[in-house]
Amino acid sequence: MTTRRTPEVPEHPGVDGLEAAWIDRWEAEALYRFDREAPRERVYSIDTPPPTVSGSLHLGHVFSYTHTDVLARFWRMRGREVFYPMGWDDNGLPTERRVENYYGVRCDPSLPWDPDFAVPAPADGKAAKTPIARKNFVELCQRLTAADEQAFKDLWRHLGISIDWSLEYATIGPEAQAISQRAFLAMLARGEVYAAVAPTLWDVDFRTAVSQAELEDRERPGFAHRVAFAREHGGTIEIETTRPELLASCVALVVHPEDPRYRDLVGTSVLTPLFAVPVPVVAHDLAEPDKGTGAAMVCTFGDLTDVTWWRELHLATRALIGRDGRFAPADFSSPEFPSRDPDAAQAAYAALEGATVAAARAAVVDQLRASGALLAEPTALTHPVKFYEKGERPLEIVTSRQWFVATLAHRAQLLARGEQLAWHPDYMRHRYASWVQGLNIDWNISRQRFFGVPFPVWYPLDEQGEPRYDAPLLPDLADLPIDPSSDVPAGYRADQRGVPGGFVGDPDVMDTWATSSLTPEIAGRWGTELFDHVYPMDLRPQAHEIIRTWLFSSVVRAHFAHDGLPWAHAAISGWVLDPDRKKMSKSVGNVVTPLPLLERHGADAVRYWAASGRPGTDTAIDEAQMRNGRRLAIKVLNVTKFVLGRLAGPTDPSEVTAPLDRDLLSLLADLVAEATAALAAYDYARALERVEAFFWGFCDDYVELVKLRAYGEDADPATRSARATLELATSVLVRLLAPFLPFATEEAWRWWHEGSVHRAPWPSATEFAFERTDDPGEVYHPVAEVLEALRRAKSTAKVSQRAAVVRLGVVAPRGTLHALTLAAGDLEAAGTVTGLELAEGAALEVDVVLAEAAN
RNA sequence: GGGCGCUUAGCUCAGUUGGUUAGAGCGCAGCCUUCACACGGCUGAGGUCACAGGUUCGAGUCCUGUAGCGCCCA
Repeated sequence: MTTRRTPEVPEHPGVDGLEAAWIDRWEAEALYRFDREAPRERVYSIDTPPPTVSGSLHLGHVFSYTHTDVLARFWRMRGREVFYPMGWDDNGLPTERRVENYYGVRCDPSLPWDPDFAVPAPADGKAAKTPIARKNFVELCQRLTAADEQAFKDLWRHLGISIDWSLEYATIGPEAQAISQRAFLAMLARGEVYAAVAPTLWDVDFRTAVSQAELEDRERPGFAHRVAFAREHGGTIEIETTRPELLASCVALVVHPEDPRYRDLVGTSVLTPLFAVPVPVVAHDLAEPDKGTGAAMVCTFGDLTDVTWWRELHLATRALIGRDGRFAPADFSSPEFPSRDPDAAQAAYAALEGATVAAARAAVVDQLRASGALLAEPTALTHPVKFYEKGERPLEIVTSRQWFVATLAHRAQLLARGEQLAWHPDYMRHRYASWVQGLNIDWNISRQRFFGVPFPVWYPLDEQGEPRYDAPLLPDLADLPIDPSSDVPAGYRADQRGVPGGFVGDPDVMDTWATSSLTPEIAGRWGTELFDHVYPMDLRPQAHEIIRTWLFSSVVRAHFAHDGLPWAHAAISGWVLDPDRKKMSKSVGNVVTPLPLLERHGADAVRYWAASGRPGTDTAIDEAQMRNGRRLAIKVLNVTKFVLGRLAGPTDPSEVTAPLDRDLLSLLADLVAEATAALAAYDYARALERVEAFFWGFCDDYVELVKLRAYGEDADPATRSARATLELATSVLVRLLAPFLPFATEEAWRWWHEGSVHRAPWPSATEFAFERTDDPGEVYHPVAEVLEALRRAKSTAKVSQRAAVVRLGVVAPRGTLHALTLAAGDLEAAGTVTGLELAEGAALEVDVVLAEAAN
């Protein structure tokens, strides 16, 4: 708690160096330590997405984490125990890539672990990568992430984020692995996750499956090829395709059911060119009559629409592209590829087998041209192609054994979860809804990579040494986390690994989101008593770009694991744009690193800029705004210094009697209500704007008005009223600004308090123990207006604001006149006025006669 | 193609349920070295609120349409 003490104020307050002083002090005082005994209703819990530490630090982190911290500080001051942990998302592909590039290595799981492995020196990036064993590779991952985490931690501390560092976690840590595996096993038991040989989005360079959430469309040049398919009883159907190389994978032609051109052909059969495989003509709503000829070829699989057609129309499977992105062998006399002319088909395919997609395409086009099935030379076009967001070549769809979470079957419930969540700003809910509505494959959580949480599953091997996928061996929950590649299932010996009648571990690791989606469970230590004190969380703050990944996957997991939402509120931040309002990106080279800005302007200043960005709104870097924040922080120190210098001892709000003072505090009470409502509604920017505007007016007008009165005799009620008002107003304003400017407000607060402003009570109506004015502003506003007119007259006359005024004639309506009478002394003192003359009139008019002009 | 958001001063943006003369900061210009603050203060100029209709006593605000920008989804 916080108690008043005799003020001690430095001679020349300043904002430089405040961070260094207060960060250590806060840590020593355990100021942000969460009280694990607090009952759930007094807790405010925050599930912050842990940053990917292998990514570079950039200003976007500062931006959104400031928004969260403002809310955390607000709720803490309102008396909540704030659960605000920080984690590191070090699990997954980004870390692998960083390790590969940083050390110049690559993981080769076939190599044995080298216990004497020496950590390589950082590589120059161009050299060939050295293959190393999986275990050595994982060790490097852990080593590098530890260093990265320290850089992030230093940044958060410098920024003044009020994290309880005793709650730190990592998504690759043993606790996180155990929780991730436990959640997986629970879903498996309930049938919410399944393994299947199914169409899988595949990146041929990364050699791993990816999920729909990791896709992005890129516009790429291509060619439309018009190709004729022979009808069984004469004639042809023409189709147009950008992927002629998949002709051998063709399983049907599809047309729109309403298309009159093809209605009679639905149900008939045609032969594929070159390969002479009969395929049916089928009808489906997704066929686009306006596109090409209106008839499209369905391959297994050219794109996700093919997957939909294949699934809904129960078509055959003719998968040819392998995990390496090359065409696999095919037998055109087999039932899978039932060619009418197997020899010719086999000869045609000889040019494709083993080829990459690009080479196969060229070969097929040549053959089609020679056969006459190519009806025209290909025409150039630009079309969207699906890529893995981190990838460089178009994704292929391969058929392989993967683990899937059954999201499609729960689409309606997941949409309902999105409705239940409170979104800030509200319109962000549409992004979630449109994503869920657009899902077309289940969430694939298998990754054929190395640095991740392993699937806690083994399979018995039959007499031929083939895995029995229908009878998986599962670990005991108490043994988690386990690694099936080194741990041994119950009832088996280590030497039975990989031998007939023995066992084999599932070779894959989980998608990083399969673990990251459990941050509420990981941070809240699911399975311990802590969990019941913090879950479900109050707040998930995050950027809008990860709604379809992080937010969505977390909602999925909580829906399955706890039949509820993981949080009550989602506060969505925008992006930070460069000064030209362009999105910051590594490839463009306009990424701004935050530390130099923090050093140049100070943490409070950078926070001020961040907190000025509306929820959900993309915001440009604006150093002018940071300079303004710095100015505000300095003003807090200076005005507090002034006010404390006027006090002769503790003041008492009940001594606030002067009408001007009562009115000022009445306005301030309204401001408190407004700022509180805005923050409670997650609109920190609005709260800051209102508080800041009031604060500047307080400094410019009110303080100037009562300055001399506050110098009066200690026993004078007018003096006591002014001092009590100054102290209360300053105390309230410093606290209102504390979530935004934690350093300057803490510095100022501690000049006359024991304890931190960040644990001081948020201002409330009970502090305003004086008689409110009937219509707040009724005294203060007219007085401030006349004061402004006085300043304008002096400014126009180009004289000092201290210049004497021999006559101040004010004409005003009766009510205004009354207000001016009540504060006449303050007005005269502030304006150095000796001849105040008030007269009644319709509108406010002010006539100022300066001393010089009177001569 | 569907959805969401935006368009207000030179720039960046506020403007809560419709209600006097549309606001702030920056920038710009002028002034004041004032006993909290020169890492300052004061004052000023500057806007047909994207466009076109409509509802209303009254529209930056509500409705319809158009244009441009951005994002999400397909």
